[in-house]
Parts: sequence; C-alpha cells; structure tokens
Amino acid sequence: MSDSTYTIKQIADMAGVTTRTIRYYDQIDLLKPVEIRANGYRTYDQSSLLKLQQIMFFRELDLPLEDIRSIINRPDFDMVDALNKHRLSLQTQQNRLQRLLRTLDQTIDSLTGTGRMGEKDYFEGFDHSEYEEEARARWGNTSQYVESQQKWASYSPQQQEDIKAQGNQLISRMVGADAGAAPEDADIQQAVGEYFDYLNRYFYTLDLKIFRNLADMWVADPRFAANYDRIRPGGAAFVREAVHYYCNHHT
Amino acid sequence: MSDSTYTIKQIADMAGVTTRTIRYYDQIDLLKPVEIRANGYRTYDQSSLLKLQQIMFFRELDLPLEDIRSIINRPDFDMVDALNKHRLSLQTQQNRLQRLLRTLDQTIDSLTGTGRMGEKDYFEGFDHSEYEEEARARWGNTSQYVESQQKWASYSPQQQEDIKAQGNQLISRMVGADAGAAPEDADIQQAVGEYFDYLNRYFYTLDLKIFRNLADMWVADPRFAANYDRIRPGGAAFVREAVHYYCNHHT
DNA sequence: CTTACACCTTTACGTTACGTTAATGTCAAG
DNA sequence: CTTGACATTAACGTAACGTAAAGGTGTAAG
Repeated sequence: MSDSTYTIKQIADMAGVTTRTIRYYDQIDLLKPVEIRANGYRTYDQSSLLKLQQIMFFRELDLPLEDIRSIINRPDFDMVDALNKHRLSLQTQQNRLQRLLRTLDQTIDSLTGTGRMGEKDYFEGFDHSEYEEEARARWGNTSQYVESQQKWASYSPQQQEDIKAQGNQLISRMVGADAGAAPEDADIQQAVGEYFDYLNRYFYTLDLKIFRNLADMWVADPRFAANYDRIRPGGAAFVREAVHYYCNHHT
Repeated sequence: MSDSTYTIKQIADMAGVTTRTIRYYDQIDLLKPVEIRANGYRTYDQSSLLKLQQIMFFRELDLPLEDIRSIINRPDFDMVDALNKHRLSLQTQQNRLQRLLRTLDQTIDSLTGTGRMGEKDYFEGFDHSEYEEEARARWGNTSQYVESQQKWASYSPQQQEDIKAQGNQLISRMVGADAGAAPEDADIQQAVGEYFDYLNRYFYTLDLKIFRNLADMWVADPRFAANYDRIRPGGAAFVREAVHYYCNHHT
C-alpha cells in the first residue's frame, strides 16, 4: 500500500491540473519527476504530490511560479516577509478594484438616470455638435438621452450658441488660465460656483452631491477629461479638486 | 488653432501611453490613423484623441481590447448591460482577493505565533517524520518552530508513536470512514470533540476560535488537505464543516 | 495475434498587450 | 553637413499554460 508511485496523469488528476501543467513544471525545473523510466515515462511519488499541492497553494495566492520556486527551493527563505509583501500587493489590487467599482457604479448610475442626473449635462456642457453623432450612437438607447435632446432642441439656435459660449467661458475660468493657480483660489472657486448655477439654470436641477459626482465623472470619462486637459494638462484633475473643495465648503 | 493634426508621439503623450501602444492599436484595427502620409507617418486628429481616451477609459476597467473594439464600433451596443456584466466580474475578483487575504492573514498569524497557536499543531498532527525535513527547511527560521520541536522532542519515542497513532485514529474518525455520513452526525462530532481535547492535551492550548481557524487552514493548505483527501475525496472540506459545526454549537 | 483504447512522449505554435531592440528613413535646427 | 529627435517595419520576449500533431507504449478484449 505504501511506496506508491504515480504516473503523470494520476498526480495531475489528484491535484486538479492537466498533464500539460505537470510537464511545464518539469520544464521550468519547478517540479521534477522522481524518475524517468526507460520508456520515457515520468514517475512521481507521494512527496511529489505534496510538493505539487504546496505549489498550488501558493499559486492560488497569485504568486508567480518564479517566486514559488524560490520558496520551495531555498530553505532559508523568509516566509513571513515574503507573505507580507505579497499581502501588500494583494491589498493594492483590492484598492484598485474598489476604485474601479466606484467609477463603474457612477457611470452606470448616470446612464440609468439614478439620482435624477441625466447624461444631459454630461454630454451637453461642451460643444454639442462635436459629440452628437457619437453620443447618439452610444447612448441613444437610453430614454434620458432622448429627453435631454428634446429639451435642448427647445432652445433657439441663438440661445444654444449663447449657452454654449457661456459654459465654455466658465470652464476656461475653472481650469485656470494661469498654471500657477490652486483649486482653492478665490477666483477659481468663484468660477466653480457660477458653473454650478449655470448647470442648474440651463440644465437639470442638481445639488452639491450630484455636482460632485459629475465632477468625478468628468475626470473618469476621457472624452471630458480630454476637453479639460486640452486647455491645460492636468486640467480635468484640477477641476475635480476645485469642485470637491467647493462642495466641501458649501454644505 | 483648430483642424489640428497630431503625430503619433503627440497623441501618445497626450494619452499617457507609448507609441508602441498606438501602433499596436493600429495593427489590431482598434484605432486607425486618419491618414498615412507619403513618408509613411501616421496622422491623427482631435477625434482620434477622443477615441483613444475612450479606449483608455475602458481599458482602465480591465476590459480586454477585443471587447473594447466591440463597444467602440457597434453603435447599438448595450452599454449598461455590458458595464453591469463587467461589474459582476470585478466583484467576483474582489471576493476572491478577499478570500486570499484572509487565508494569507491566517497563515501569517500562525507563523508569527499570533493567537498563541504555533505551527506546532499545524505540522505535527500528522506523521511527523514525513514532514520533518520539509518543515525544517521552510519554517526553520521561525522561533515557534524551534520551540515546538523541543517540546515534541521531550516526549519519548514510544510516547511520540502513541500520540501520533492516537491523532491519526481521531482523524480517520473525523473524516468518516463511511461516505454516507454528514458533518453534523453525532459520531463525527464526538470525534471532533475528542480531537479538540487531544490537541489541547498534547500540544498547545487552543480555544474554539483558534480551533476553527486551524480547520480553515487545514483546507487552505494543500499539504494537509491532501492528507484528509487521501482518506476520502473531499475529506478536508468535510472536516472543516464538521469543525465549524462543532465550534458553532459549543460556545 | 490483432485490435482497440487509454495513456505516454516531444515539438511547436497560439494566447494578451504590449516592451524592447535592431536596422533604417525623415525632418528641422544649428 | 551634422546632429538629434522623431518616424517606420520587423521580429523576438513575456507568463503559464492550451492545443494540436505525430508518434510510441501498455493492457485488456476479441
């Protein structure tokens, strides 16, 4: 019953991997067979199985095989330190996922109209014509878009031009023509406030919370970020900071 | 100032990627230049930039470029649906990371001796000799291991054999020789209780909370899982369930 | 003995999203 | 004219296998 040896398929099945994996581990000197018989067959044993499952354990933790080999082969390896380092990288990953999920949620929310902030403002604060075709193509199947289109259409062409120009001026002021300005500067904050009023006047009613979300999305969505960044590199991030500051100080 | 066209380096810099990326996107028909001049230079324009940043937006969300192409090219694409699906996958990833972090923490805890549960029990509940060389190689630099080694060495060889045999018997009973048994069955629970006492008697003192953690680790670490699973497929998971049930009902 | 079938072997290309040379051409400035 | 910054294509490398392709081996059944 003991001194049992296994074929490649047997340990592969026991460990829940394919034979390809086992051969690959052989190839990269991660797990060598205990013997190669005359016919070329690889032979493994109990200790191979343990080692293999040890490998699987670390692989499950997303450690690259290279690192695993170090762990397996070097007796003086500082296990705790390695695991702690790996823990850190896992946490970084997690934080990133957290961020992505938030951005994603905001995007979805804005698309489905939750928080009664349509993609109206989202799409029409800038030059309308430039985005129209694309916007229709991509968001045309949401009812909010149709609705906002109608509202916008209710303005006369002259009005539309005026509104757009006004918006663009405010945006320029927000981004801050002089590169030395800080998001907290009085004139920047003044412009942010006016832009907030502007959106409220000509578009949807929105409160500070939604305003803040909007700003986050301007940065998150590159089509808008590009508009800000074209005015000044880092413009989008700057605007977000300015809006955040504004919202924090106007509760 | 308008009708501006960009070179490959310019848009690459504006989008924060390398020119290689831009060429690659050209190659896979994700983002084609608006024109290729006589000298072979690629030419891009404003809309290219927007499209590129749109791509970056989705890439940031970890969508494969293949999917991004679908999104970009197909006007009738159901955005919300796609994003929701992607959200799900991100959440799955997050849950997995959560699990990994917990396992990792437990492993680290056990190694550093937090919760005063040394890797003693962890390594010596089974056949000691089989693991010794490996265990020393991998955990030899932790003070707890040395300590537990000394304790174990204080037993006479006969005692050691008896203790091991006793443990193995209990393990066999826990895993449940008959496949029909459930983790909650009285005789299984009886064996779990005896094993708990056994560990307390011959090894470290441990409470139910630590006992539960130990069980989790038996499953998480394949070297132990293998021991249970060798007795019966799914044995490790079975033991964990049994121990969890035991701990839940013995507060 | 043959046949079937499951298993074993090596070789080698495909995958993803680029990074990294290598070898060469182009353009504007000094 | 040279220099330096830019452009081009071609091609190999990455991580961890999946997936044939082409062929050898072992065993059980007919």
